Amino acid sequence: MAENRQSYPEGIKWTKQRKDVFHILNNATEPMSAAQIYAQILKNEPDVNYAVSTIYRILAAFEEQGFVEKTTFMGDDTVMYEWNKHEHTHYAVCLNCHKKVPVHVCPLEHFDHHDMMGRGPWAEIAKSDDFVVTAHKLELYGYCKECEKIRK
Amino acid sequence: MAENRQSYPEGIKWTKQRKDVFHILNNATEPMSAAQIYAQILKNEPDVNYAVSTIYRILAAFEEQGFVEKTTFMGDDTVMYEWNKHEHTHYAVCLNCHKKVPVHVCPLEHFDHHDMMGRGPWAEIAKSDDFVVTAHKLELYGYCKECEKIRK
DNA sequence: ATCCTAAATGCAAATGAGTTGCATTTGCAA
DNA sequence: TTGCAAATGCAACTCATTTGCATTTAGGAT
Repeated sequence: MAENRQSYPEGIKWTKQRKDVFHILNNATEPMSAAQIYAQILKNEPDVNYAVSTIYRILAAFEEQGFVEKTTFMGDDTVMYEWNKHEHTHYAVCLNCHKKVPVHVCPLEHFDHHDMMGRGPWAEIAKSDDFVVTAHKLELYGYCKECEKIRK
Repeated sequence: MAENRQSYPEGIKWTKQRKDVFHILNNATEPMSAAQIYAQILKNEPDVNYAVSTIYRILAAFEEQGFVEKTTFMGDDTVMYEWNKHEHTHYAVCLNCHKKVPVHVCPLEHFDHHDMMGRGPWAEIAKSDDFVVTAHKLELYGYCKECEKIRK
């Protein structure tokens, strides 16, 4: 998993622990909690003896560098982390199994930040409240294929 | 605050504690944490002797009845509760002071759920992933008037 | 109005995610 | 190769939230 030499982002020390967290998040298909990352590391290398606190410290350091992004989803009670691939992605979250399906289509894509600040469809929001919008987060909720079957 | 007789939603026992939580949430202008609700109760009636656990249990009961909704926002680390007024509302969240400005305009309002499930702009999402969308949550991030001033 | 019982509450202890202090180890630049 | 700032392990801690249990109370039945 971590054998092939790979170029890591610069600017921080690359310890074995950080490489492990990097590899897991970088290959993840959906956001993961610290506990999930830790479990995945143990699964890959059952003999490692990590401190959970190290995972949190690594995630905090990565976040500070802009390498990972932190979010929470309705229904989970823990913070989730994902490697910042600089793709504008939202998620469709299954209300039953909590699976997160990445959605690369954004219905707000035509409303750029400049529009958000006073012109276009956002004018009403921006003007009425004197609020400068710099980003947004959209989550879709519903049921994934498997859970939809069971539900009815 | 709680003097004037008011009709409470039916279906549950209306204890003094529940009435207090109801009044606070019902008059709140933005989502509140359990701790904030508790603090507000103490502020209104310094002599009450509530158990914090009671607040949590009341909120859980209210949520189960559909009276309150639970959400989390980026930046806060605690769960927020709001009385369900059955208005489709999103929030603009200040990244600095965490103030939440309600936004009653929804850029997705023209995309009804039926559209979401296979036609219209959502077709791509729904079809590609076989995901049934039943709801969505949009959060705007940025800076409120006061914080924007300080920021530059 | 009074009784009765299931439901709600107070209290204190437990849980669990996340954080922190400190001694030890380790990248990595010189 | 060496030195040191930064990273880690470990254990203790914080803080939001939950839970068990004894006591109280809302509100329907009498």
